[in-house]
Amino acid sequence: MTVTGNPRRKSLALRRRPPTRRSPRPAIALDALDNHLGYFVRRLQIWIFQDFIRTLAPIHLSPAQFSVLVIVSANRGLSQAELAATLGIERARLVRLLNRLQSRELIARLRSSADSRRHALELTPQGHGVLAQAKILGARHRKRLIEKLGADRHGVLLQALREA
Amino acid sequence: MTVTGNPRRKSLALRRRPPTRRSPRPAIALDALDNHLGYFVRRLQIWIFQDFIRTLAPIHLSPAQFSVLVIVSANRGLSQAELAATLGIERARLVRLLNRLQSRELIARLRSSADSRRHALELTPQGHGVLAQAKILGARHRKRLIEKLGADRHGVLLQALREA
DNA sequence: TATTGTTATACTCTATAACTATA
DNA sequence: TATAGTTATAGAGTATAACAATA
Repeated sequence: MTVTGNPRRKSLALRRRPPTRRSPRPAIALDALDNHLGYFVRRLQIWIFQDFIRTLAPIHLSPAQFSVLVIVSANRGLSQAELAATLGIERARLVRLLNRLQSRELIARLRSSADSRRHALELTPQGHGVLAQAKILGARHRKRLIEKLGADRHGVLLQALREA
Repeated sequence: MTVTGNPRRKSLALRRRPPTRRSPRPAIALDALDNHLGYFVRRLQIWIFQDFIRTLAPIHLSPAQFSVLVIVSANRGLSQAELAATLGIERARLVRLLNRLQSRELIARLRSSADSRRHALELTPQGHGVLAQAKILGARHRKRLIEKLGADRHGVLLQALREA
C-alpha cells in the first residue's frame, strides 16, 4: 500500500489534460473513476487502515482483532456466525482469527447450553485489559482521522455511512 | 469477503447505538465501532467490491484491472510509479497487474524517450475495446449502488469523499 | 545518491468447497 | 435437511527488502 508514505512532492511536471474538476488536487485525470464511489471509498479505507494498523502495533493487535474484541465485549455469548456476519468476514477466516486470540488468552469459546453446535464467545479478563488499551489508542487514531478529514466532513461521512 | 454471497437473510440489524440490550435476540451492539468511520467504510467497500467483481466477471476483469485501464486510457504515457501512486497500490504489485494485462494485449509498455528508466503506458486497441465494455458494465454497477444508498446519500458520500 | 521497474518472500485476506457434529 | 464450527486450498492483496539500470 503506497498512498501515503509518499514523501516526495517534486517535479510532477508533464501533465496533460488539466482536470475539469475544481479541485487543485488531481494532477492525473481520474476519468470514469471520478464517478465511482468505490474508488474513493477504497482510498479512504486504505488511509484509515494504514493509520490504524500503526496505531495498534504497540499492543500487537490488528484492526480485525480489535473489532472482534469490541463486538464480543459488547455482546457476550454471541456465536461465531453472528460475529462473522457483523464484521463482514468469512466464518472460515474468523476461526483462525479466534484461534490466535484464544491462544493469547484474550477470548474464550464456551459451549452454548441451548445449542451445543454453537460457541458462546467471551472476553477473558486479559482480553478486557487489552481492549481497554486498544480503545485508548483507537481514540487517538480517530482524532487523526478527524484532523485529516475535517470535523464536519467526518461527521457527514459517519452519519451517511451509518445509515447506509 | 462474505457479506453478500450469503443466501440466508439473517437479519443483522446493525442499528446505530442500541441503547438497551433486550432479552430475545437484540440487534448486535457495535459499541466503540459505532464511532469508527473505518468500520463503516470497510463494510461499504466490501459491498461495492462484491458487486463490482460480479459485474466485471463476464469480461474477466478485476476492479483493480479496470482502474488501471481507466487511468492509463485517460493519461496516456504515464509511468508505473505515477499509476501506482494514483491507485494507491505498491509499485511491486502493479508490475504483476501489468504483466497480466500486457499478456492479454490490453496495455503496452513503451520505453520513455525522455527517461529510459520509465515505461510509458498505453492501451492497445483491444484494451480500448475492453475498457469500453467495462464502462458499460460499470455504469450498471453504479446504478445498483445508487439504488442501495439512495441518490442523495450517494451524492453526499461521493462529494465528501472526493474532497477528502 | 536517488529513482524506476523488477524480483522475491512472508504474511494476510478472500472465495470456495467440503467435512463433522449437532439440530 | 439445514446449521455451526472447522479444515483445506488457490488466488489476490499487502508489507518489505533488495537488485540492476539509469538519472
